[in-house]
Amino acid sequence: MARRRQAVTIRHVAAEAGVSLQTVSRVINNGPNVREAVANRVKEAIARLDYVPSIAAQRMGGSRSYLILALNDRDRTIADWRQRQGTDWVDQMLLGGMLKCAEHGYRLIFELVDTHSDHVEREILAALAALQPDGVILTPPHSDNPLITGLLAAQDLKFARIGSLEARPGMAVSMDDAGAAALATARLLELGHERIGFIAGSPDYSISASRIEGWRRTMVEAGLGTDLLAEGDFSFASGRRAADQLLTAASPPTAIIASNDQMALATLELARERGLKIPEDLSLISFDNTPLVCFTLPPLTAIDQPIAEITATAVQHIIDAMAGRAVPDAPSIIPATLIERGSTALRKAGPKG
Amino acid sequence: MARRRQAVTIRHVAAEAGVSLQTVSRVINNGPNVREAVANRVKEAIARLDYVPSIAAQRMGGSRSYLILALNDRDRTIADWRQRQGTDWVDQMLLGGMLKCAEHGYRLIFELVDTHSDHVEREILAALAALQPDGVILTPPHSDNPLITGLLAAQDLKFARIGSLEARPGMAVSMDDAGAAALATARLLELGHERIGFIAGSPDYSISASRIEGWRRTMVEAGLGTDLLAEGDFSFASGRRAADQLLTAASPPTAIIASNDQMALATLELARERGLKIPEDLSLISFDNTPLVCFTLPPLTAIDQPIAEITATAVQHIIDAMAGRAVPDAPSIIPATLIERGSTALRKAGPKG
DNA sequence: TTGAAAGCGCTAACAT
DNA sequence: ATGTTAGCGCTTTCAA
Repeated sequence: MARRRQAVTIRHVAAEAGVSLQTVSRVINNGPNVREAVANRVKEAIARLDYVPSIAAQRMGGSRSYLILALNDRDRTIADWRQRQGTDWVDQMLLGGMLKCAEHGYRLIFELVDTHSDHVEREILAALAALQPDGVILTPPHSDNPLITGLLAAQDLKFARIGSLEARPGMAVSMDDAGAAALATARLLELGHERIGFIAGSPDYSISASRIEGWRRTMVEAGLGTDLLAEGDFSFASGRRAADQLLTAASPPTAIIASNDQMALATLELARERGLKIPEDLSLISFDNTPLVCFTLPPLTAIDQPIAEITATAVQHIIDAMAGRAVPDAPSIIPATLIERGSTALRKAGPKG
Repeated sequence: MARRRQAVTIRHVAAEAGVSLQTVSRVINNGPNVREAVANRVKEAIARLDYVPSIAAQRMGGSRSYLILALNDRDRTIADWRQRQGTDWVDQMLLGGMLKCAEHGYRLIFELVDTHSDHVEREILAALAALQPDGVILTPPHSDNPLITGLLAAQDLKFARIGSLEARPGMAVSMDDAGAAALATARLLELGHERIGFIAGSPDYSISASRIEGWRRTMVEAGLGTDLLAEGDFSFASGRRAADQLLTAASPPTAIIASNDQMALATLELARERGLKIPEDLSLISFDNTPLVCFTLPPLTAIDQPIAEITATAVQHIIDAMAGRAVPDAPSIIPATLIERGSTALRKAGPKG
């Protein structure tokens, strides 16, 4: 293997501009103490030579690596990829994260970490030692793992935690789950529904409670009951059970909100089996808005989880922190939107008035 | 910003093992000239200290960067991400590429490049200068761009070109498009079809010709006519036009193969509008097998494009080349498989016997 | 405001 | 088979 060297280095730029290495370095890093005339001469030289600093050398010199590490759950991510059900969490992360990184000359490195392993710690430390990123983005279920967050905090690394509402350590960035559930509920109220059921997600996830809360609050504010609550665990099977529980209630719902797409799909299936037409007999709103909900019959009205925007915000926070700019102390809450498709409709005037 | 240094360096390992830096370096790189006893002492020290080499420093020392750069088309990739139609090309690339990289201590860095820009060259050179990857993976439409391939060849970089059949420069890795089309055609023949139409893709892509060729060859071998060929450009609209052309033929097909999913979807839609039931009246096979074809009614039988395996092969070639191992001179052709779903059936015994 | 010197962690080349 | 030296490209001291 030929020893590959940089074609044009800071040294060439210095020579071309007739200044010292240090001055070039200052210009690159927007450092102080450079006369504008000199800075311009350097910039011209850089442009003329198409000079681009080596991030390896920058890191070695003790500066940044311009790398941000995004850590995702290994098993879950690979399972999603293998299943090919159209889950686009990773794509949306890249969309928001990579583009935001690129805006600032950073790069996003996507990495998988095995949560269940007893050496998560070692795994992450190894990645940090090898890559020496300037910041790290944690996604569920890593976001609230004290082993991981503690480790990052100890390393004095900037890091963002996605999908968590705990303010510290690191910077929390999350969707407004309560607000989103409230939004969905309010829309159903607008459509005339009063018996609105809610299928909750796994209580292990903090978002589940938030989503319940948004629904409950809105129902209470409208003077309606909150008895139509069923618990699932985000799986299709649990969604069926929960939907069954709701639909066999003494006074069944005319609308259901499911805490994720899989459970919404299960509800759709069960409702159809029970002879209920959607949206005529039952309105249905889903959470997450993965691509597959466009392909159901009817396509599902859904709360869109703004993953791209969340990730972009996480990146922005890290870069701001690196630059010594102020970053919010409280969790950043990104609002969600409701995408109306074919699974919601005005409540039918029925026997119950 | 605190100057972040490596917690444990090669120096610590050397001290711990009581050897020189160079010996440690030799052990890390599986270099020759180290007694097994010494090597083991060093390895133990590495394990004890949880030492992981800094890739930045490795790069600076003139060795590898353990980075492989995957270059994708910027506009198209972002458009796919934004549309959220479930296209999982990127995911499958990561699945195959990242995991294979990880097996060998490499990392895959995913990067977008603007094909249409007049400064593609500058853009890529900048990425190379900044990251100094050991290898590059090109995807269509970059794979056959002489500007890009020339530039990589000039840099003496190992690189693989996905989806190309031209052997040089770099290493071509491609799906067996002709074989896949032949496979689909043969399966339809087995099902009793004789009038098998083919919707071709854009002639700008070399894969289009290969797919046509596989179909034509198989038809000819079966002693059947190849008049039912219509050209599209991979878009939904072109698929509709092509399907219309085939279905209004004097002697229309009982089965159609479309060169990609979008055109298959268009065919499905048009067929239904014309009162044709699928698969009873018309069998349909699609190419690519993106997630969305599972969600149509009926789900489509499709040729699965083995992107993960192709990417894994590309990575393997680069790593082999880096290690000085022999790499194939001819393009690596990865076989495709046919996923049978609900859009294919035995030909109905019809008036035409 | 600028420049010179030292060093980051590692490896190649050259000793021994 | 092992150790020593020099240097990768850059940035941070520090000096001018």
